[in-house]
Amino acid sequence: MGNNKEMATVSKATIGRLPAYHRYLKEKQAEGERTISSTAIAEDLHLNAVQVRKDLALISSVAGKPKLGFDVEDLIADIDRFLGYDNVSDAVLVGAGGLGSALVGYGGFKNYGLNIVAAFDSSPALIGTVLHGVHVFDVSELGRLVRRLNVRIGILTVPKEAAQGAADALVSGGVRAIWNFAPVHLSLPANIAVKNEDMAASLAILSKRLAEILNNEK
Amino acid sequence: MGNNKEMATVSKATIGRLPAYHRYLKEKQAEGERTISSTAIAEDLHLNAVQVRKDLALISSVAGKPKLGFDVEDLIADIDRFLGYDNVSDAVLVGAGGLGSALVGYGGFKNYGLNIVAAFDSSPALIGTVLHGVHVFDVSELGRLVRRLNVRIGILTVPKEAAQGAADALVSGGVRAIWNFAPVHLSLPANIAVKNEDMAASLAILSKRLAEILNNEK
DNA sequence: ATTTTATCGATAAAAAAATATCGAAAGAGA
DNA sequence: TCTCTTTCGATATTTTTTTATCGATAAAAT
Repeated sequence: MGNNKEMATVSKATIGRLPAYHRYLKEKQAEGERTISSTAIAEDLHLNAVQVRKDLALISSVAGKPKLGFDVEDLIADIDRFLGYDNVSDAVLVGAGGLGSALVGYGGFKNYGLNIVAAFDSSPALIGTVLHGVHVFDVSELGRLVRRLNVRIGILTVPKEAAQGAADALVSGGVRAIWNFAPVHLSLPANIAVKNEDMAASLAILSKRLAEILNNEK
Repeated sequence: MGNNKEMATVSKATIGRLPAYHRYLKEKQAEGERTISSTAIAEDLHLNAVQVRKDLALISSVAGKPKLGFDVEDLIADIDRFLGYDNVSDAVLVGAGGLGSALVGYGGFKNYGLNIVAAFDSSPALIGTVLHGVHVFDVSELGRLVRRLNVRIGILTVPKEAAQGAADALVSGGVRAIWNFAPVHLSLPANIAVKNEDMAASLAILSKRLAEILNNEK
């Protein structure tokens, strides 16, 4: 149920920009602004104003007013609803090493609708410890616990050699979405959502842009 | 010097896929494959074969052979060259907390052409320590040291309140590219390359895909 | 009250990206 | 040797995404 039209028609590119709008609007709200124009958002975020209006129109029915723009509070509420920020989901994390514990330690995910309820690792040094309030369990218990907790989202922060195995374990426990920080392509059924956090790709894009900039200066 | 035509014409989307091709090819090479077809790459990476051929043609002059495909080793070499993996650049990291130390700890960046030579923090508990071989300096020394080390790339892993200030300090020290992990939009001159690692955006995309999948199952 | 101006929303145009089509080439098998 | 099949590379088409244009509207200024 729910509005399955909106999900089909809002592009990934738009969805990716929404959190930036959200942060920006929150900031403006904290500064006491009650309305904001697409022009202002676009300028500050280095986007095109038409694009901003189109993005917002896709996920919100708030009408902008000439000369004033949009109501900040209403827009925030609509983005909250659309992105599910007002409706937190549980997740588990596999791999409680450096990156994993950093992610657990960053409490901010709750604001983005994500709550990490358990962590798993294979290292005896970590099993049984508590990271920022989150218990670390033996990875051998993963399937059982995920099923019992009825968790749908898994965060993968294991070394690459362990990634496919951990992903399989998550899926067999009932997880349907995997946020993969390991630098490998996972082979998974088509009905599992996967988002690869490909640091190498980001770095490549940054490096190329840098090279381009330096090049333009001759 | 250098091939500035290639930089102008290779899209960000293509650049973003290259690291995945690279990993995939390395894997196949390790398995002993000498040649690979675009069809096989596309199938395994869930891409379109024409897209794979076009991406590769943009950055490589390796000619594919009917019935065999491309020479794996040659392709890897061309991607290495294009992405600068064979030519490591120095970088500094600001914010040696959880995420920062995790990134320093992940030694793998050297394979991607990046070498972290120094870290900075404002916490007395961290200043003077050594993280995985990288010294942590007082952030007040940032400008001076960056200039002396002649570093062009900065990695930003500070809390959001500190991000803009740290970015400004990096730029005034001569840094020209910033890899920003803080959840804020930085205001910087146009001739500075910025790549935002927006976790909230990734998470939003994953969540929406999950919602879509669950929805399709009725 | 009238004019000016900033902004919207709708529509159109342009640009970019992804995908399809197809003849040619070369290895594999009959 | 001949045919079949896989794959390539070039070109064309389609789809998606971004950007431009423009009349309408309402706040602000005169």
